Amino acid sequence: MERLEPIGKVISYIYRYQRIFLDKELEPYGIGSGQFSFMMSLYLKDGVKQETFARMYKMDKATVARAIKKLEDTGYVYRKQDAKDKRAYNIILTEKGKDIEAKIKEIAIKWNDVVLAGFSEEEKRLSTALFERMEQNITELFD
Amino acid sequence: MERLEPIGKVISYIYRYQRIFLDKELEPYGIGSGQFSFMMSLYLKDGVKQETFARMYKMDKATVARAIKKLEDTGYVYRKQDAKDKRAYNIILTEKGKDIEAKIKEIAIKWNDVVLAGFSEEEKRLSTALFERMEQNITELFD
DNA sequence: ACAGATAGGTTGCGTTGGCAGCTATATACA
DNA sequence: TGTATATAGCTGCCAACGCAACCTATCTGT
Repeated sequence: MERLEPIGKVISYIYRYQRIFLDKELEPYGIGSGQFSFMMSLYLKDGVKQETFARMYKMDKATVARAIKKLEDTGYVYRKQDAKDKRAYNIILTEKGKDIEAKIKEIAIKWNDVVLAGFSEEEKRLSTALFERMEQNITELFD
Repeated sequence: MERLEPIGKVISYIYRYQRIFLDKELEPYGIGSGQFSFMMSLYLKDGVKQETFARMYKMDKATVARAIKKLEDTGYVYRKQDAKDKRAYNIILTEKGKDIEAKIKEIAIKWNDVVLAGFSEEEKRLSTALFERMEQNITELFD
């Protein structure tokens, strides 16, 4: 009978080295791996509030608050109090934030290229599809 | 042109919920997700030294030291100074450690079943194979 | 209109985990 | 044999992140 390596080991391995990679690549910009996905998301659409990020990444709102604070401190975003809801802040890219868009996206591509090196287009699609199902399975458990 | 979701997002998602899952499942035993893989590894073979774990999981030796310390504090392992190398300690399961083997392994299976729910045997094999190639790609980058 | 619930955000605390630097032992080489 | 280098492990420091508790604003039902 065949031995299937448990998923946990490889997931934590990839995650740990992903952090190492991103931290090193982002170091010139004064931010870390914890801010990366928020920047990526802001390039798709900024002006959203923190709660949106928390929901979108299924991440604790405290973690979001701290990541955004770091981006604010380093000058890549600013907060504008929402006109309709005085509790909420809209997170908006500054010029400095917009300036590094290409660099940040390049890092994302670079990491993808590392992980998926040697994968055919079909294998990449397949990986994405399988990942999506894993994600869905976990989401169902925690809802 | 098709949009491939970057790998980073889903990896960190799975990792974060893996930790939440393991922390909750392990809570009755007084340990956390950080000790889990070491227990699993010790059930395959104990008496090895910390450095072996560090190499095996490509993990920082400081992290290994702290995880093993926690396992020692909770009474699941003990350290025996190596006869030949006085710097090294052999990590050995206590009776208490052996007692929870079935429970720990069950948790590993449970998590795998969550993540791979609805996957055919073929899809599980495929996922494992793709993960192994990703792992290999990362290892090559960092060597 | 008002009491209670809900939502957006923040802070304190604890765990996981990497990096740098330290000690003590082992090994290699002159 | 002595010195230099590598190895096993530990500690201090820091980032990421979840949980719980909290504050204030908004919403809901009576």
